[in-house]
Amino acid sequence: MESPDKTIKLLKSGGCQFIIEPELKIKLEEGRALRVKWGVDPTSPDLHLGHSVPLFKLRQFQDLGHLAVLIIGDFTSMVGDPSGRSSTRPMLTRDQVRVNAETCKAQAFKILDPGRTEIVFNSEWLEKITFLEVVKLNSRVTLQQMLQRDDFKVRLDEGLPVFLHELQYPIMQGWDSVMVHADVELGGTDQLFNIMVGRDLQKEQGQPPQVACLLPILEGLDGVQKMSKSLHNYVGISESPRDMFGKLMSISDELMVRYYEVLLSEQQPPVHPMEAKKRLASRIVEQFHDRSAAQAALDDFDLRFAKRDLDSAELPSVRVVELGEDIISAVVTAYAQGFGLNRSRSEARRLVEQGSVQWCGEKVTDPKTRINFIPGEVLKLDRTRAVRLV
RNA sequence: GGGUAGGUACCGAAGCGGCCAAACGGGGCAGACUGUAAAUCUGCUGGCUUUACGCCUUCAGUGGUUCGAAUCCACUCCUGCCCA
Repeated sequence: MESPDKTIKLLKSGGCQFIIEPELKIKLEEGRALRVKWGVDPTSPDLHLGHSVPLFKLRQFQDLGHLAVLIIGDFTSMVGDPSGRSSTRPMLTRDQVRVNAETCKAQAFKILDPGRTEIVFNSEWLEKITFLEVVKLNSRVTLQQMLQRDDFKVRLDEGLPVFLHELQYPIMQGWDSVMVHADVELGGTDQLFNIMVGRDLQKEQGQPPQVACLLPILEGLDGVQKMSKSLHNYVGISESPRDMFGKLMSISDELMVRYYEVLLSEQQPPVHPMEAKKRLASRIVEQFHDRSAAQAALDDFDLRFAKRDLDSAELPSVRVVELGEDIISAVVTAYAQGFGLNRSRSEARRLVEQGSVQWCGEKVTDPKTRINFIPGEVLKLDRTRAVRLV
């Protein structure tokens, strides 16, 4: 194991900030494997690049000899973390959560070392706690503290509701820390309050308080809001190399700087922005797949977009017999079969009318067109999607 | 518990008896231009069809008044604000 100072220095890479750092040093000096907590709320079945930031940090702790305590917030996700939100989260049902929990767990192991990970579900203790105990925990936090939080303050100022159950979230998260005896808790900068509540509760229970390890929050593909499934601005960590690559190529130059910094802990290389973006995309694809997949995704991208050579690109195939002759129906089924997307006939018609659809390289703009589809040719649906007929 | 203002499409927000599938803005999608960047310009943005000032479903919910309701009435549910 490295010396405490060296360890801290390593861990501080990637814009990571500790509160309170001297306490971390003291813990490290004890020479034992620290229990490093990170919780995910399985509100969606997929983890994305935003989650990968703490996951990689957790991995770094593991590689330095510490233990990752992964908390699947199957209970907390039913309540919903209000942190950084401008509106109340919908409460999820037990069944939705249960399904998501399994996929999240599997995806987390794409990054974590299973040998140094302890997985727990927080329903294990949160489900059993009594009302009296909850009330006692609540006595550790004042309303004023809660209301100082920006997310609540903003809602209050704007006349938006803040529900009482939302105030319970930090308490629950804090109680998790007590239950797993966390030495360190990882989280985005918006998690500071919740993590500090954990410290208070630990102290009250006679435990040494955890140290907060705050990480930058990753913006989503839109470059403005934080990456999240519900905002449709994410790159899932189990997406195909090609989708990942494509999504990353579509980010703005400005965002790219940020992705280099947060995702790779590096400076953007001084080359043409497009080249830099290709490298970024390749590197990230490689992290979740492998080098050859990254290369394939790059080659595929060049073929499809730089050379615009759809004929030799690899495309999902759709059988001619499924398409019929009417262009609108054909587009709808091509989306469904090739990409699993449900497009209405109206949407398909719009795409046709607006010149998005091409057959054999020719635009088809009349929605009444009837085509004798033949195998081997390409039906282009929109900027990024096309299918090959078989 | 009392008073009061509200609940409209993905979001914000008009509409307040027919001309409303519903102004406007944002977002999103598509096209042109490009580097699947940015900026810009254009179009679209409930569904279906014989594409038609056609039909169907929508303006919190349920009933009602009317030839006709997002718009009026009754009740219900939900939220803000003020008072207790």
